[in-house]
Amino acid sequence: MPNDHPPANPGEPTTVEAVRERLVAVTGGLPKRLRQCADYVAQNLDRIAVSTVADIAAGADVPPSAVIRFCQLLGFSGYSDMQRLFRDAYSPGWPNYATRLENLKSGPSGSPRAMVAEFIEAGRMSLEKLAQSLDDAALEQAVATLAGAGTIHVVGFRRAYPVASYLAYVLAKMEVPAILHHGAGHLDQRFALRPGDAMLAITFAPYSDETLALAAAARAAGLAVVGLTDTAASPLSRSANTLLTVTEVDFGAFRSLSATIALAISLAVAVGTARR
Amino acid sequence: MPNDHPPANPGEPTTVEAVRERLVAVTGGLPKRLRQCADYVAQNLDRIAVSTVADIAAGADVPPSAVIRFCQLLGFSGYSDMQRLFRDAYSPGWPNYATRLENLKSGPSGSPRAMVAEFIEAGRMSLEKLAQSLDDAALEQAVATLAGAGTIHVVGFRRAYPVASYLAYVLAKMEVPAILHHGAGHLDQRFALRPGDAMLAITFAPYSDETLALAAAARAAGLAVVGLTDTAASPLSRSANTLLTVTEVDFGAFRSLSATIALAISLAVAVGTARR
DNA sequence: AGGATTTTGGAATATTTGTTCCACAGGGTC
DNA sequence: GACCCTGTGGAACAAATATTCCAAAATCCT
Repeated sequence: MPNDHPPANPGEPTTVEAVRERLVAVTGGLPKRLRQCADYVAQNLDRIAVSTVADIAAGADVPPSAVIRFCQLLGFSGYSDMQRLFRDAYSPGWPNYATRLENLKSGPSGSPRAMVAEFIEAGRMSLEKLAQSLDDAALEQAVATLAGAGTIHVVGFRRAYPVASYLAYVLAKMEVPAILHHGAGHLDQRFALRPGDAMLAITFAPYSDETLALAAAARAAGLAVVGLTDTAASPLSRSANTLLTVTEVDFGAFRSLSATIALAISLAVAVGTARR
Repeated sequence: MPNDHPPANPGEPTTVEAVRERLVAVTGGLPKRLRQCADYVAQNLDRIAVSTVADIAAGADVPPSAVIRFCQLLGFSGYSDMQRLFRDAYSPGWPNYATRLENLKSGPSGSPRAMVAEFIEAGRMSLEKLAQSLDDAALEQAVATLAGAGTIHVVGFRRAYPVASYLAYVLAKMEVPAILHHGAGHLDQRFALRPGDAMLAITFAPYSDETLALAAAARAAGLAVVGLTDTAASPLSRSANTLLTVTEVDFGAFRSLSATIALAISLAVAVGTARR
């Protein structure tokens, strides 16, 4: 991810840590108002991302202009400049995503190399987001449910199918009784759902009707349903006892699936281990 | 920071939780643009506090005014109003990726979340490695080959099957004539290989005999064969005109597939684009 | 198909927010 | 006490951001 803020002053801190250090270094022999700023900022570093100059000024009990001066003292060009650092740091590499897409569309129309770079980036971001937003409790519950079930019915069509098939592969390798439901032959597989079984249904927007229908059928038959989807608002939530959500950053029309697969394998391995 | 916002609309959510619920409630029978907003917002709740309307709009790929309308639909008077809620609630649990990963790993080893952390790590490393070691020339050549072919035969079994199926999905979406060869019915599919077609074969150690056999048959029939495998020494190199290699870091017995999939989609998208 | 209704995009406008600048206050020096 | 020099506040200005509004497009009913 190339730096999109090219003209960084020399001496301008580029990480939150650097700001913290600069703050310590500078605090000493500072005029009254600037010292107030330093103190307040030091104690409220985490609120800079969401505060206006006026907020900070009020908090430090100084006029806004003093805050700006203070930022400049730290090496920034102004408050906005400093704030950007904190906003970006909150979760690295977010903005300008739309811009990059534009660039790619307009640029030397996506050399394969550039495309790979974009998908790598999307994958990396997805993984980071997963690390941040994973719902431990739901995961534990999903593992418990699937570990205690008879046969595990894995369902996923379209873009979810690769995930479903890998899941089925891993479960099979771990000698867990699992069945991958694919559309082959257009059989009605509802009657394969036996009491005591569990279903692991995977679908992302735009949600596949077949998957939703199978999940609903499973639920109606009294099976435990674990859903793997993209948002809590997914229609899958109606059928699922346990819902795991994973946000995949997609580039162009296609998702990288990195995060989804990471979560899926973990789930499978954990279930396999738990069933020993 | 006391609450200085006396005139709260009736029906206006007052907690982040309430927003989430409202989001779920409202998602359904929403016009296109508003739904895009809903989806994006649902997946990026945590960024609202630090984003401008323009950011959100760009992310959801809608004009700014749609975002405002969406906020009003949620019960707020506008974006600022909604943002205030998130800013007040904002407390960066330092979602710093590295720290968060540490936390995840900190669980009892073998716990599901520790496992997720490991797979995330493996995925990230794989992606990084891909970025470094990608062979541009081979990629260009692969794209050229596949873009110039008639039908593309995608082959991959076992752990390569998820990749193959995703590849087939993406190619289909891009309206490229592609066939996914799976073992269903154990048919002998060699005779489907027609002159002018190309094969995209995927296999990793331990290499699948079926894949190797199909690739060899394709080569014998004069088709161009693009191989996607793990090392240049792979037996696939005997049949492949062009060989793409991708090293996947695996955790335990299973690979994350992140890098493989990133490369595969890029290839598919590049081919799809080139065929226009 | 035709008319009513909803949805949409974007230009115009309003508002908020950030920044600059300058006149002035205070405190130290000769 | 006059002179500088640093620090200060706030008014004026500039930039960004949010919001409204309306004509055009799409969609939904007969």
